[in-house]
Amino acid sequence: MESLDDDTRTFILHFGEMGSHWGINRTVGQVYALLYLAEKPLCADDIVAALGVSRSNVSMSLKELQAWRLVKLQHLSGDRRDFFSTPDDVWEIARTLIEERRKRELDPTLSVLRDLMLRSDEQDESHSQQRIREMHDLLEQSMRWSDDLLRLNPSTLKQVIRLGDGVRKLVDFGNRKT
Amino acid sequence: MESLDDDTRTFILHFGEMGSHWGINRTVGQVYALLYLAEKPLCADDIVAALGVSRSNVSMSLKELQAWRLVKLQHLSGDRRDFFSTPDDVWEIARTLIEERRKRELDPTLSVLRDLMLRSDEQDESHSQQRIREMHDLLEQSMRWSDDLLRLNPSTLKQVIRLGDGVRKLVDFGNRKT
DNA sequence: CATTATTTTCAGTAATTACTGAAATTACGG
DNA sequence: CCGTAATTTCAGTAATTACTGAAAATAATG
Repeated sequence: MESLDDDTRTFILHFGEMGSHWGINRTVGQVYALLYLAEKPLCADDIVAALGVSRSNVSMSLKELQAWRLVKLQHLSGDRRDFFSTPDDVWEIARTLIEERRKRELDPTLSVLRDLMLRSDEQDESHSQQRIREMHDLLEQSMRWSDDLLRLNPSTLKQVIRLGDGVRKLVDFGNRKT
Repeated sequence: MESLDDDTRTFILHFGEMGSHWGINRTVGQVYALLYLAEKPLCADDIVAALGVSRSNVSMSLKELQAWRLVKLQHLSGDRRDFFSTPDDVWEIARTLIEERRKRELDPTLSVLRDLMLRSDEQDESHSQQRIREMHDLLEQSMRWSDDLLRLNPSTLKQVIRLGDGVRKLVDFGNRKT
């Protein structure tokens, strides 16, 4: 950690601390941050050297980051070690993050809500049944929407994001059309 | 917990378990779920009775949920106890959740990235400086966009979400116009 | 197929986070 | 103000999660 320059260290430490808010632990956050800034792919021992954590901790952290599809493994010619890096395009990174979070945070909930709705009585809907349906519909709608957005290619997505306030005008226009 | 009907219990237990993914603890998740389904506002002892956790735990959990603006405190006439409930409109709930998560997860990061960029050399941008700037720009853009979306009134927002795939067509149209 | 480099697993331990019960504080009603 | 109902705080403890070192597994090389 001492061998890193000030800005890099600040960045890495911040990602470690934010880890808790993001549902990952400190080391995982730091490993990701290090790889994100790295100019070239790093091997596990590079990470051990940079962060000063145990080799096994790095191994587990890399495994978790791979499960998140946030780092990719690659091999350098004439070297049998595994090297790791993050994708170059930050938009692609964001997309992966959103997809994976959805998978972990939203999908299981939607599945439970669906089950609960199946058991519910169509005719005489109780208050909690109604509440469950409202949450279900909201989640389903939001997910359909984010699916549509994520399906856009990066450059179209960038355009949508850049629209900003223009979204409002487009909606108004869309309404007038129907 | 035994006094609750099956579906309610399933719902509450699920929210307790999901808590870890969402950065809140089990009890906080359960308290929220209970209040979300409840027909009327509940007081702390109602929650203790329903969930079987300690009074102090309920107190702390309610405090956290209030900090998240996910439950509101109210008083019933002729009763000096505090009662709690969740907003009726699920879209309002979603908006609050997004705003609060942004505040906790994104704002601090954006602030660190801004600081790091200030120190950076405009002329001769190093690889990590460039990487930091890319992440900063992405976050800033996304936040501006979500701000714009959240500023829409609920019914317009619902329309945007319902647009779904139509977003693509609207963007195409927007492009043709400029 | 033996050697060596590399990665993974996992039991034990350290660190952190969640929860409780008791005591302190607040605030209402007489 | 006094008494009481209600809530909050907090020190201690329980439960969970993170991390390490050593041992096991995997895989490349001659």
